[in-house]
Amino acid sequence: MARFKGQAEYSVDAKGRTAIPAKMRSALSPDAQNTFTLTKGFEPCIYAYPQDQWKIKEEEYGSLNTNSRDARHLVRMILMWAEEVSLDGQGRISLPKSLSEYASIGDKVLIIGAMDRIELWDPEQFANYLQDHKEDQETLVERVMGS
Amino acid sequence: MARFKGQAEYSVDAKGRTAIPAKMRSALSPDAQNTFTLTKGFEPCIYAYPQDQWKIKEEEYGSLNTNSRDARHLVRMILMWAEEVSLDGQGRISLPKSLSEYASIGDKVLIIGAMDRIELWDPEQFANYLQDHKEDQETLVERVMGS
DNA sequence: GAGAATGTGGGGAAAAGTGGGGAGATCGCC
DNA sequence: GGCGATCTCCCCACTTTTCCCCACATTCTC
Repeated sequence: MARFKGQAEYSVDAKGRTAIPAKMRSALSPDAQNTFTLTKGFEPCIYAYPQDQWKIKEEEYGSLNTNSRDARHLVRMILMWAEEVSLDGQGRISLPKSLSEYASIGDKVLIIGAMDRIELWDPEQFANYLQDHKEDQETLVERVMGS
Repeated sequence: MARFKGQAEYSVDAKGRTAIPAKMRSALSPDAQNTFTLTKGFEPCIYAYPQDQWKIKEEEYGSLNTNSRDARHLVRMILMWAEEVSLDGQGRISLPKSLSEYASIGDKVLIIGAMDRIELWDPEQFANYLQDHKEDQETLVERVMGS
């Protein structure tokens, strides 16, 4: 499985394209075929899953019972935001309008590696997010991982 | 199996035709022969199943017990709205009047990929639907998929 | 410091989306 | 049964968007 880490601030050009850091590109498994599926994050950002990783998620959604109202709603809410994008010859992807609007992304993106996915943030939104979650890291570690 | 995802707002022309997004068209299996079966959604929208997928649904309905009053009624309700349509040379389908009336579709449609089917919504109806179901997504995921 | 790799910008061909005309089939009416 | 109106398809034409390729500046590496 790809393990993304690190952060970088890149620009988004007039055509809505942004480069993926070379380090993250080289962390991609060949199975991903240089393709990501972008989707709406729980936070105000875009999640980018490499194709191989996304396939696993998709299987899960596909196995839900479509006769259940909740399941239909969930699938709708998640898949309507999902878009498949591939790297161009320059290692860039283009961001769908619906998603960059959701994440308030303008002409700059903050790209963050988060294990099995990459997150794309508007730098300002990310600063806000940090502001709202400035709990001491040590306390957090204890709360989440302290057995 | 075809795996539809993403959303797009398209127009419906004076003849009641609407294009199917190229991305969804290319997700069609050859077995579907560029043909969909449209039917009434459980929500106020039109479901479009690719032909191969619809065949499976039909099997399901066919295997229901015809001695049950409920089952007979269910089959009747579902099949009476089903209508087969094919893509024209431009990748469009034409929407039967009965269905577009049911879904209140005017000159714009919101097309949503939902796994094995495509959903056609009137944009306004969809906004209402969201309004009525704005449960937090994280909670929903937990409820439906939480182990 | 030279060469390679990385990030950024833009032009142009190809594809996608939209609208409309016209031939053929279907239906109703005279 | 004949005729006209309506509807359905198929085809053509135009506009917009997307994608692919080329080019350049900057950074990194050796």
